Amino acid sequence: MTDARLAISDVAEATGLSTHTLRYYERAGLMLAPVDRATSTHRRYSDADVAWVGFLTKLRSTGMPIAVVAEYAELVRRGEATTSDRLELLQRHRITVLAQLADVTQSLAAIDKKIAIYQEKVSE
Amino acid sequence: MTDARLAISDVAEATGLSTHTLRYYERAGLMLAPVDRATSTHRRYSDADVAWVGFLTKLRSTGMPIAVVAEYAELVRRGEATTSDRLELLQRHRITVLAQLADVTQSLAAIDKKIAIYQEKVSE
DNA sequence: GTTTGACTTAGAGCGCACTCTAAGTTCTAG
DNA sequence: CTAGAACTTAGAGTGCGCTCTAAGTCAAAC
Repeated sequence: MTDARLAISDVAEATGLSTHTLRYYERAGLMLAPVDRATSTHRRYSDADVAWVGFLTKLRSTGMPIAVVAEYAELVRRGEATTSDRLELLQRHRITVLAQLADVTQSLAAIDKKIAIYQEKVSE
Repeated sequence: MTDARLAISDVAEATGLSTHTLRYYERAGLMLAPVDRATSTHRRYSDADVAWVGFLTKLRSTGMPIAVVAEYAELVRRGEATTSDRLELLQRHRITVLAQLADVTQSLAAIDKKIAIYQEKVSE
């Protein structure tokens, strides 16, 4: 249970987000609580903070809007009582992600067909 | 080989795009040629136009930027000589789509894990 | 023939998610 | 102790892809 107390630049490197984006997420209410400060100014991220950012990133990379992520964060902040709300939110999101995956897969199939036609033409 | 000569609103309905977006695409150089005009003002889309918009939509829905779609349209306009360029462009796009699909699928797996944990908690 | 609704244009506006700036403060290496 | 890099803030700016507006023209139904 090491608590690395990472600087923002370390978290940026670890998560692939920019320092700008990390501060933006915090302002947008995406963190569970304001990140600790070392000297009452510079941020120090705990391992839990970094893990949370990691999960946020998964929500974002599946297309969940910032506003919905913020809503989810708020539910987590409110504690155990909101478990079923969180479950529902994630399940709803899951459905949209599956639909999105199906759509992209279908479009990709059409593109693959076109590729096959071009390959046919080129092999001459 | 019916040639329906559709009005823009019909094409909007058929493709799921708005009339605004159809005009925007044309201005952005995404059509193979300016759409025909009935009375020298109102657009009349041919079946080929509609089919082309359909393929555009597949490119877009897999995340290809407008500018790249425009580039692809330009290659088609230049004719047979560009077949291998078009093939290459689509193949490159295909790689990025597959990467994107893999990324979303991985993130979804993490979300599914969370869902499972919440389901466990809720069933009490 | 007239009305009503669809169409036309150029260009402005919007929503999202960052991304950057400026001016100032703090940490760290030498 | 000092220099330079990294950090801080609030707020402005950017890029993308639409989306809408205003002012005017045209078409189809009655």
